[in-house]
Amino acid sequence: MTAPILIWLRRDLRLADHPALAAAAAEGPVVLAFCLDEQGGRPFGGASRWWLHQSLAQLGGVTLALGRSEQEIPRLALACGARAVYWNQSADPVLRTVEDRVQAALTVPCRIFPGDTLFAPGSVRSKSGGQFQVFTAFWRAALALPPPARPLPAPAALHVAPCPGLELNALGLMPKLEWWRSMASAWRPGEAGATTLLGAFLDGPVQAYHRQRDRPDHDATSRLSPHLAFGEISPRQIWHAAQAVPPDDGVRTFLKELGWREFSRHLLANHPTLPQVPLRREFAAFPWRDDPAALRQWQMGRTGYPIVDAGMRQLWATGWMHNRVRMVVASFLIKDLLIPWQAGEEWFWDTLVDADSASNAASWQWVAGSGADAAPFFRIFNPVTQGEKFDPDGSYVRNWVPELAHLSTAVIHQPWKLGRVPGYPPPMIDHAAARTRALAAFKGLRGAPEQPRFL
DNA sequence: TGAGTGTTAGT
DNA sequence: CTAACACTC
Repeated sequence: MTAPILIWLRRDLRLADHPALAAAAAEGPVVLAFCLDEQGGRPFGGASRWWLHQSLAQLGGVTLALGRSEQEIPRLALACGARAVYWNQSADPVLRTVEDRVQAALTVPCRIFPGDTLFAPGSVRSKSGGQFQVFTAFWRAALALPPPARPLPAPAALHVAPCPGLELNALGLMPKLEWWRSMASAWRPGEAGATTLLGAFLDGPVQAYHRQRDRPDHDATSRLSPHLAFGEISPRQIWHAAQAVPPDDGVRTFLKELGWREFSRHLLANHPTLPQVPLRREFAAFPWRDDPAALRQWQMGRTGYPIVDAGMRQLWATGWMHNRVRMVVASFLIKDLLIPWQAGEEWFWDTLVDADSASNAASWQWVAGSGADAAPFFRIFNPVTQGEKFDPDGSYVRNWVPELAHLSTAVIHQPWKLGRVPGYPPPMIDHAAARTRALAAFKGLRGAPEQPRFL
């Protein structure tokens, strides 16, 4: 009996489309290993831990070698007598340093395979060989490359060897409080759930995607993001499934969103500090405010702006927020409250079931105006206008902010017009004044224009 | 993948 | 009077 190969699953629970699983399966028995608690030193957020538990539990019948941190991979390999270790390379340079340490500590050979992108980080380059700074140029260049490879079929047989490890339930991934019940009713973690969602989406909604995707009150998006984040479905599967649908604006727009994911990963690969440090250096000098009480109001969905509060409560309840609303709440935190985007990035990391370092960091920097191809800082979302435009009859707000459910459509996005609504806070800040303040703060960045000089 | 404001051509 | 546009932040 040959010794098994240990496959480090990292975050890709199913190793969807990755050659590591296929290669190892062809070579004999395998041990599947998964490490919890850390992603390159950053603990999983609470929502992600819940998702992980559900997903791992569904690998029913498959025994996993479970470790607490990635540093334990060499120990697990030793414990199960593996003759080799395979894994998928990450796009995140911080995780790559973890990989380097793991590799250095291994006493058996290892093979590292490409990560989970359509276009490997670094493969989409401008004519001068550099990182694209503009998304549309990036995506045009990507689409001109040879198309992404077809998804790999699942191994016909996977001989999983027994292994020592921790018991899933002993890992304490499930929270003590039962806040996950509302998440459980919104999602079906696991590969089957992902496949169902993709099929249902490509079967109809995708055709209206370009027109409907900005409507949080409609169920117009695929909701595949958490499945993608945990490798339960791969971008290559999505890409090739979408090729079977007649190409139209809906499909193109949908695939373009995968493009943003790719763009983010390219950016993170080139800028390891993307989650912490503004890409545009001048933002280091921005006059942010330290205001824990205001941050808390935003987190709890009690800002007094209905579209913002609806979004934050949808996030809290389901671990997900509609993309349009993400932009609105992010703009509110950054520009109205002048709270550092990193605080929002951290909250999203904790509460999103689709939390992903690259997409999360790149998107927050996009809103802040400090990223690549970012919204200019003076592009400030008006929460009332955005609400009226994208939730025109107020049903999204009514759904998530029950205190406002009885309001007429005319005032649903500006309830203060009625005076005080019982149970709902007044606006925590006057948007018009906040906008002026943000513009002034931004202007200061451009270096005080030279003082007038008198000759 | 903004919004406020002013201008103007078209009703 | 209004929609479309340009310009600015």
